[in-house]
Amino acid sequence: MNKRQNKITIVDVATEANVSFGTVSRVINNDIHVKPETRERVQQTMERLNYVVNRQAQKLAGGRSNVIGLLVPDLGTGYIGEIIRGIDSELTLSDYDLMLYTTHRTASKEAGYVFSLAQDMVDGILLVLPRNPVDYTGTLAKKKFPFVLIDHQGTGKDCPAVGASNWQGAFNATDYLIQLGHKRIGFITGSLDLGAAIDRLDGYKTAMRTRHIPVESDLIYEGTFAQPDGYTGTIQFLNVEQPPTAIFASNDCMAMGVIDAIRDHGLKIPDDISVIGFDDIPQASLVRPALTTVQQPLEQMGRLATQMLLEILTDTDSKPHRIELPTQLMIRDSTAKPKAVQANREVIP
Amino acid sequence: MNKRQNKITIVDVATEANVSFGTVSRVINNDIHVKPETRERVQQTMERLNYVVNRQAQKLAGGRSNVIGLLVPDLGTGYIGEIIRGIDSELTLSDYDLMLYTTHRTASKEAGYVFSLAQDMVDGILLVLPRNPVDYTGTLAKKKFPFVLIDHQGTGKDCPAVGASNWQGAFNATDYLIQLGHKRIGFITGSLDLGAAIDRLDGYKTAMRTRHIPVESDLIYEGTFAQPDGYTGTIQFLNVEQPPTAIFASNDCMAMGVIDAIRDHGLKIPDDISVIGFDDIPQASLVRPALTTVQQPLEQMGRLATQMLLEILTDTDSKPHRIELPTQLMIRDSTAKPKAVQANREVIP
DNA sequence: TGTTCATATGGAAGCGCTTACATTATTTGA
DNA sequence: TCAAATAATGTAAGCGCTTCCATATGAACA
Repeated sequence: MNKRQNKITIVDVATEANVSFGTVSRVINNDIHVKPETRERVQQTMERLNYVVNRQAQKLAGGRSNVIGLLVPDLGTGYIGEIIRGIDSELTLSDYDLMLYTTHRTASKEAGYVFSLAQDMVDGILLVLPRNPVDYTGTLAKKKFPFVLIDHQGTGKDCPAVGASNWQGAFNATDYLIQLGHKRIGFITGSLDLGAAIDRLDGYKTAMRTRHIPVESDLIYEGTFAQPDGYTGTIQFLNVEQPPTAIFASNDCMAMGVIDAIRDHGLKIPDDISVIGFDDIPQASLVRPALTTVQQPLEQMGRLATQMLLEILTDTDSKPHRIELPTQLMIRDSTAKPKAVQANREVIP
Repeated sequence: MNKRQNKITIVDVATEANVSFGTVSRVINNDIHVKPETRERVQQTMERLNYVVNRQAQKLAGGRSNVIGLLVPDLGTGYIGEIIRGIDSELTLSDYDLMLYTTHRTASKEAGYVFSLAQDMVDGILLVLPRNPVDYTGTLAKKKFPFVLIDHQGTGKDCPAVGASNWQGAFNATDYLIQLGHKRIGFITGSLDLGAAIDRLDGYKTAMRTRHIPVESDLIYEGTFAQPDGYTGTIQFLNVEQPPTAIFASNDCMAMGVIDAIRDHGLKIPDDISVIGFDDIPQASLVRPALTTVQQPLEQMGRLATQMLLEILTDTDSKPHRIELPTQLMIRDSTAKPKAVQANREVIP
């Protein structure tokens, strides 16, 4: 059906411009060996004919396709959306297109399959938090295929990656709570098979210990980054003999669950319990009370990762490195001094 | 760098299976003319060799690429995310991959360019709310390229499309407010160059007139679907001699702006002013008070559109049709009877 | 047993491009 | 001025596949 349309090819341009198609190809690829006038003439012809290079053929013939692949685990959360925006805006500047793969789709098939597919389609791959990282990075590295990891606190392996300082972010958030006067701080973890989740837990623990506050196991609830975990974890905390006066959820989604649970128990935020999240997804500032959270520069991460990939793509042998972007505590309305301290304050002065 | 890898081709499979590559191709394409045993043998060989067909070559040689293109205006809102999820989940079932184009990127270049690009890359196109619809649909139709429009109340042209009943949704929401007792209802429109926005405005007006409530121009504010419009519009409404007791924003984003504005004026929702949105994006139920809104079945729209496209792709001559999905009023906490009515109630009984 | 069909397979051409390599035009130096 | 070097262009092969046409293999019939 869509065959033999009025598609114009390199040959048409060549004929029209009175050169061989080889020359046209050279113009397309910015080859040195073209006389300026010829180049000019060919370019004008291309424009006049509305010629657009066929990337399939380009890639097939051994060139680049100017397409980069993006592998994401899921589209559910605003989280990925932010990252994609960064990627997209960076790509805009560079004439690359984007191929989107959701890894959950091919969960059954092995990682290798995805690559075989992607490989002859795209020039490089951006990998967001794969479910089974080693699988992917292993295959990728072995095939020497250009790629950059996003938000993946790696398996020690030094491959190009951009992430955020999860540890520092969690540390700061916890420390902030402690400074407010909180001593009993509940922590809800993410999926602990993810480096980011571990780092956040570590940051929390370290902050507690630094301030000589014991880390109690019944104030740590193991979640999976999903909203219901926040709810369940909170319920559990509330049943502890001496419930926490603050809850730190490993991401904003779970923090929303925390808020719901607290509210359902007739308690007020932040008066009775303070809540902190992680990520700073768009709705964090929209909920009431506005959520205090640790901001991850998601969009910037996407942007940076793209830049890195593009660099690898051009500068064939740029050494792999890992960039860690700073996180930032966004103090909003869901945190306050614990009641006891507030009371004290009122009495003392 | 990534040339001459251990990539295995159709020829490798052929050799290994002791048939010609033509036969292998036939197996791949489910051609009738292959002896069952041969087919079986070839398939096993493919599996053993981890063969994955090269879609570029496939497409280039005149076949399908099993990739469909998705054109979206932007990734900003959760809105698109929801749609993509639907598309993705449907695609999962059908072994197609997804190519993502953001049209804002190529705003400068004409629509035709995008297609020339997409055309030899993908088998069909899903188009979400393009900025300049006619441009796109025109080119598309002319080239007889398979496509489906999503959430685009078209230009009369009957091309395959799936949308939601914007008119009905707006009508119902408005009527609900009226039934609650509201008489002065502010309406904030979307970009009126979009059919969906017009339909919503129409639904509002019709509901008002049906109930014999005059439509007043100073209770209609022309927005663009962006959050700040909600804020600005509300400020304007509040300065009207007799301000509205309810505000209906044409989408949830703007409703968030409305909420902020009301709050900044020291008024309470829904006690002083009721608020209704449109879309039911994820955070609608997360904000406080939870937003009453008109739910668009975004994910389902994505899913349906994909099904339609896939059908067009297989069943070459299925006639184009437009599907309209019902919208649904989600009553939550941002709407209530107006004060006057509440007062009456307390007095009368 | 030899003819016909249908059925199954092999092989060539070509999709639009890149990239050697071959060829021709142009410059430079003596 | 002419050879030698260099710049510019043309050409063929091939990327991995589909598809059409040709050939080979049987089965069915006379």
